[in-house]
Amino acid sequence: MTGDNDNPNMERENRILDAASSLVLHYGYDKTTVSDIAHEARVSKGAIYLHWKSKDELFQALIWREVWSYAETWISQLEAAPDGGSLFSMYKYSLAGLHAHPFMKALFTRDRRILGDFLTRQEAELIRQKFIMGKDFLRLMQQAGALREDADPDVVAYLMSSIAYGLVKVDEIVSPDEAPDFLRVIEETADMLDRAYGTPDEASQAAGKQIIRQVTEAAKMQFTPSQQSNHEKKKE
Amino acid sequence: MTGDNDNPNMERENRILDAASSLVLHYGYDKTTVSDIAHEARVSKGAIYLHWKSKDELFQALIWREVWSYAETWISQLEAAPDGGSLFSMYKYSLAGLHAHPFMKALFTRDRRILGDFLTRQEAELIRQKFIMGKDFLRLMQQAGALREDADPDVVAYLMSSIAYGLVKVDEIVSPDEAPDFLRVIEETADMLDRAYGTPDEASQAAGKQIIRQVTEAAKMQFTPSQQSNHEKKKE
DNA sequence: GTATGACCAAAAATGCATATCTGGTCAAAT
DNA sequence: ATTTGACCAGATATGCATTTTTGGTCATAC
Repeated sequence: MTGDNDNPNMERENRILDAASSLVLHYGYDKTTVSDIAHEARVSKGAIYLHWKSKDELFQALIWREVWSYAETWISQLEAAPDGGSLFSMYKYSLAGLHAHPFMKALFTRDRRILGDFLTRQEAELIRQKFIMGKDFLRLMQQAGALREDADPDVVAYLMSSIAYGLVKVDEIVSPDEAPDFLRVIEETADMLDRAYGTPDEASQAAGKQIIRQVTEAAKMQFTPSQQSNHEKKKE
Repeated sequence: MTGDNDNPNMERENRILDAASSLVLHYGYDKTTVSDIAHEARVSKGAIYLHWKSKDELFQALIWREVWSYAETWISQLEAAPDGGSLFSMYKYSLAGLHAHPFMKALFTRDRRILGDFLTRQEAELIRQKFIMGKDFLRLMQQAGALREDADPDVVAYLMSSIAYGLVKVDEIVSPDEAPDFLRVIEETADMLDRAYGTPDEASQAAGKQIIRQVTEAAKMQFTPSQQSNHEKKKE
């Protein structure tokens, strides 16, 4: 499912994570046992403990993998997009990616059904996680001229977060048959934001894209897989 | 707290509802007992059963009162507003009212902490409740020329619901000290919507206001207090 | 060297008897 | 005619012994 299957060890590791992902999405963290995962991945339970010290570390690894996969997806889509990465197409692709990565969505919405007890332990940590398009980012974008000059970047950042949260949470209160296609809606959202906060200036849009590239590069660095590698067992 | 205190019976009824409101908002429906309410309202428990057949009906009455009070508030604010009721000021006041009516907010967000077991029984009913600014409304507004002609009213309606939901739910994932003032944010939201979907045409705006008046009148009729009056006891 | 699954202690779920609480009633007081 | 609060049955919570499950280990097999 995810690359780096060169090493046969890695292949198995990913197979286990795939199994975990599938089971956790269906049954939730609490109700998914290590034996279940082993069975689903067609390995022994012991094998799992050759890869991670505990169920918790396995889950942590899964989170890293999913976050990384999510980031990789939307950033590469953004880079390949015709508009090459304006502020609002960035918003659009990061949301679309959320839709395509149910696990990431569960993290974003702090879905207790799925994250179970893990959420209770890590909620504080998750709240500390900042939305990538936060105040600082929007301030930079405004300085670059990619955000309407007389808009308050702090408020707009908060508003954009709220909208994103609303878009992925609203299905709680709307019956599914009433909801239009999600991609259709985020297209509309990006268009709305562009009309309300975009600038016509071509040159400053280029500057904006520059900042986006910097930020996405930084994000990639932050999630570089080597850093979160699993064999810290030696440690103690 | 709420009008119609002419009749001394009504005065007591409202006192009980005030007590219930206060306790339920703090402790939630499940943990608020009828005795608690009686004590807080300084009446006997028996007295409460002279007003309503059951705890459930008391709660239902509370909901009606709060919904009505909410509707009354934002509609009258809208009518008094300088812009007399454009599409997006309507959105603004209905959101601001939500903020000032915590009970209404709990209903809108289906807050299980507050609604408790009542939610389990009534959730289906609540989902059936439609957002006042739904598809049909926006279609009318577009016909009247108060919504940009080339926008899809269905998608915009869904988007507006999502944004509203996001705005009241986002505090779940943002630490309170990061959040700007709520009124400031909804001002910004209304402004954003106006820029993205508003029309400059003065005449059609007047037509839009006409529709809004019709809809709010209809809403008022729907919630006319007499209809939900409490003495249906005779019934069986 | 690697992988396995029987095995274990700790944790969680279950069953159940007992105690407490709570929605609702109504005879008695006002 | 009203209002009250003691009272009751059913629901809910608590405590606890017993059973089952589960994260994690390690002697054994390959």
